[in-house]
Amino acid sequence: MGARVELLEIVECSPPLMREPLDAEQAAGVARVFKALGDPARLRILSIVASRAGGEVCVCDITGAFELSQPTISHHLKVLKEVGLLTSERRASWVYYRLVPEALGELSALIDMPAAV
Amino acid sequence: MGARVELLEIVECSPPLMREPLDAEQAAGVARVFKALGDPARLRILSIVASRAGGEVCVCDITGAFELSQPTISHHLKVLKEVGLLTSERRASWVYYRLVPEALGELSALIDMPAAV
DNA sequence: TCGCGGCTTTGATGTGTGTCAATATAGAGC
DNA sequence: GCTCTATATTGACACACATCAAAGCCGCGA
Repeated sequence: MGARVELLEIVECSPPLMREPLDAEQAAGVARVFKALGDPARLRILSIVASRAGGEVCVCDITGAFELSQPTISHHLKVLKEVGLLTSERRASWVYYRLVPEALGELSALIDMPAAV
Repeated sequence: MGARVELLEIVECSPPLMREPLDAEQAAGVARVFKALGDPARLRILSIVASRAGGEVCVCDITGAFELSQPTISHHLKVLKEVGLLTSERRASWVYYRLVPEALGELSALIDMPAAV
């Protein structure tokens, strides 16, 4: 679990791309998150979770939206969770995934432009 | 060249992740851009170009900042260019790379949150 | 036109990754 | 305990990718 926290800290502490160059460590941390977003299935999964009204999505809801096998969906969810974009909670037989809004927010701030042209 | 324009259009036309789920085509287009950002070397290259005052960077300036071979740098530049994040222009013996601010802006808007909690 | 410096392309190679089938785990209910 | 359902893990495999050396290309100056 500690690894996820560290990773989020790296993203938080990295300056906007347009402010100053990233050093190697910052780049490595941020790249992990972008790499997680660099797969169509994971992007769709994330958008399903992010746009869900209640904020929570059961794995079975996701599996039904794809033609991918259930283990593959589970793998993608794990990747998104490992980089700190999602959290999961088990309740009864089901596992519910939830967005970590700060993670997306930090990432957005990182690549956003300082308004000045 | 047409391919880059199409890709940028996909990113532009995709709703914010928190608004509604991406369809397969949107996800594929957006994922290409994130995948390009999902490499530490490319992230550093992009931040070097983005943070450069004049907005322009010569390839030789980038090569000096890494321990990677020059062909490898050239490869990463090509990837960033193919997804529409950079443009290049040859002047005399040198090739200058430049950020495409709209691309980063659209991407930022895509993952940004609608302020409401 | 010849060579040279800056950059790109090609070819080869080892490593990473998305996918699935099979198996394992965990909880609920009987 | 046993079984059924929901999810995760493992193992295997094909494919993609980051990297480098070598070769090619393109302006420029001599």
